[in-house]
Amino acid sequence: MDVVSPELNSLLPDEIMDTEAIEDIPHSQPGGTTVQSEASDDTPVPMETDTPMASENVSLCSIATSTGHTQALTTSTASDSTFIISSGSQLPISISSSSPSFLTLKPAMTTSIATTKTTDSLTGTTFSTSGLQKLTAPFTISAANHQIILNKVASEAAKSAGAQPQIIKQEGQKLLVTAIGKSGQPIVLQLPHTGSKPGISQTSGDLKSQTQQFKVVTIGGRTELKPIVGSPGNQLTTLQAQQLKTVQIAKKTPVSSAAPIKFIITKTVNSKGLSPQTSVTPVIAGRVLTQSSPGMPSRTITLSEPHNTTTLQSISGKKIAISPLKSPSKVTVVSVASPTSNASQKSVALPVNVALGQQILTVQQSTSGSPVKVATSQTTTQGIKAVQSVAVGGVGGSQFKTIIPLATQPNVQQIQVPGSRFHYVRLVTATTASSSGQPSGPSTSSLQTAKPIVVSTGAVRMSVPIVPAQSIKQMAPKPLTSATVVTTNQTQQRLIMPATPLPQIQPNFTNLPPGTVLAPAPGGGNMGYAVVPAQYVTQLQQSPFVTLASSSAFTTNTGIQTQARLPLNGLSTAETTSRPRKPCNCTKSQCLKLYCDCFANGEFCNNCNCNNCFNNLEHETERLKAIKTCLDRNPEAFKPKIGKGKEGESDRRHSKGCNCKRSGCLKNYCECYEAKIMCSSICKCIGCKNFEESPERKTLMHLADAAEVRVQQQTAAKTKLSSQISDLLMRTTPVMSSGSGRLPFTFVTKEVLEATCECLLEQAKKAEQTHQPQVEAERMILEEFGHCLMRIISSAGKAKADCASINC
DNA sequence: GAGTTTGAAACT
DNA sequence: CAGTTTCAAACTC
Repeated sequence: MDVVSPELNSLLPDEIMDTEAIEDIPHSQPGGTTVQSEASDDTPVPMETDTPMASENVSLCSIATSTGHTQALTTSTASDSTFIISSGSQLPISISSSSPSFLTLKPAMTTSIATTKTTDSLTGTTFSTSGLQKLTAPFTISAANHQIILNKVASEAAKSAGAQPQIIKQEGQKLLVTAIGKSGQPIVLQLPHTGSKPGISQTSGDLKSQTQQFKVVTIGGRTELKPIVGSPGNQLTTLQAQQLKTVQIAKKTPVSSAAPIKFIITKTVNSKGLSPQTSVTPVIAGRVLTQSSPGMPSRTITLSEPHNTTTLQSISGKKIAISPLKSPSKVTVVSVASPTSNASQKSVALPVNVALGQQILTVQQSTSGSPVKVATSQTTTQGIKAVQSVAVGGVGGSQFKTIIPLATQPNVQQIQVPGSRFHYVRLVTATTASSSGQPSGPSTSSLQTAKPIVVSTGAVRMSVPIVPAQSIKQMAPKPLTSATVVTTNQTQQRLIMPATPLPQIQPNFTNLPPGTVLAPAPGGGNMGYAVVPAQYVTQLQQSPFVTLASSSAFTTNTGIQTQARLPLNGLSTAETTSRPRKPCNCTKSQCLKLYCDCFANGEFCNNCNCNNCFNNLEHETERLKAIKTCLDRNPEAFKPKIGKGKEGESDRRHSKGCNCKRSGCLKNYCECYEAKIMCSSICKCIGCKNFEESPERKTLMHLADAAEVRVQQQTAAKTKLSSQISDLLMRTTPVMSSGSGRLPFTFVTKEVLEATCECLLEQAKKAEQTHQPQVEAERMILEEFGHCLMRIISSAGKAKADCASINC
């Protein structure tokens, strides 16, 4: 697929964090100056937290064979590992790597996730993700609460013990995601080791030389927090006291001067002082996660929580974009291995779908030495399928999207945020030392100057699938076929997380269809992103494995961009999502051309009537190719045709205008009319009647309204009638077994009716014979009828009693 | 439900 | 860019 033009990056608002600017913290080395807390071996592994969460909470914990200490999360570049998020059969979400260490999300009950350090050959201490992306911090997600807790900080006790707030270290990139939830705890994700240069990445003890990057994603940032960025020159950045209440950022002096700056974000759970932190990193608006002491109750962070002030930090180069999330939606983020690093790939799914509360996510990280592959391709030989992710926050979101970072070229690009619905956080590629020098200065400045992002909507979700609330979602890397294998060299991970809304961003990315790949800007990060439509979820669930990573095709050029669902016809996503999409009936296009509404809307076909459909996960390669073709032909092909008005629907208009010739623009053939908007000057229609003063239009609209009213009335009448009938049946239907005393209708048999009629006739004859007046005759008949009823009732009651006596 | 009409998308 | 063809939805019967 083509690489997304760098312009996209330019489109990103300044608020988008530029992660490049952030310098990496030297890989924690034994003895070295690591960022991490000094936690001795004795220190318990940083567990997540915590106290048993509420039942609904899911915690992400590393399952790895924890050697025990989890101080810093580090990924060893050497090993290839894939990061997979798979949904376990059951609730727990685990991120496991083939390597011993892995993270798992566990149900809240599990309480804490301990981040164990597995093997970091280099650093030895810490969580090693072996080149793959990792979620270093355990986090808990409470489905019920729509909260995700990442990386709880150790409790104070731990701190006292010397355990430091969790620091994520990777040789490669690091990603810090902070969600500012109510609790305010940040989420820290560890990025895969980028290893721009293979040689460097691994081993050398000299981590300093390596530049690591952190990616910080802030979800629902608060204004309060202010990111602090250390300039490259400055080894340490000082966190401002400005930080808000709960957040503390400790900074440490850089171990080596040469070493790039490291950033550590820590959040003190308690206001209590944190243990000194090794390095300081820019703090993002979000909160820093610190390890919570075991004893401490876990906190949950609500991603969805609307925040007025999330601050995004732009770090030089790279940016993290957060798109506003208006409606609850789920986003799945999948990272695709970047080709550059020798290490492998990684797929990351972040996952979390909490929205409905009961979904479970499993994150697995596979650490196979083989390059990571995240492939979306059909090939299913081995891979892991990623499942869905986690939805966080958001109450009722109807859609989920998955964003999959694809391996990209060394330069990473931003993440786009497609439609207004989704908030995406752009991940920054971690450029290694090889990368051009990162202007620390700018980055810092940018961070400082970063504007807070306001989260418009309360719910932010990270998750993918659109699934029933209780279903479990998994994201697992799909087995990669050769074609689909992702390059292994660099494994940088990217996280796209729903973040605070960035209105500005939206327009820019609207044209990206799901599944599209954004190419990293030159010099940018390695990673690309892929957007996976909500339907993916369904498909993913269906298929055992889903390949998230792109095949070689992806590797070639681009990062994948993802796109949130595009608004259809100018309708808000909420609107579009609220109504079921019409199934397509494509027969010849394979649903890979814009003729297909599903495809045009960036959706997978689902429950359609199409033939030979390729618009599904099983034909991901073809689909991506088709998307590319469409974008080549028209970069705005997937952009909503109906631009939203500035402040009202009245301003909505078709982006290109219609070309109707015979319909008078008063039929649904006309895209303007179909979108319920007037034709504009840009339309090239002939004989247009779709304008404000058009009597035909008014008449039509009036009729349409009247029809709609009728339909509503009819519906209401039907509902009422149905209710009445139901009620009547309930009252009249004898229920023998109910014990209510009602008689079974079966007592009124044909014979009984005939007998009754005979009685009545007999009574009528009697009256006639006695020459009774009509009134009296009627009275006599009625009395007889009453007698008959009494007898019937009496017989029924007797029969019922008899039946009861024999337990019939 | 089959056939026709329509206009966007795709193609040349 | 214009003209033509293809396509699937909208529409009619």
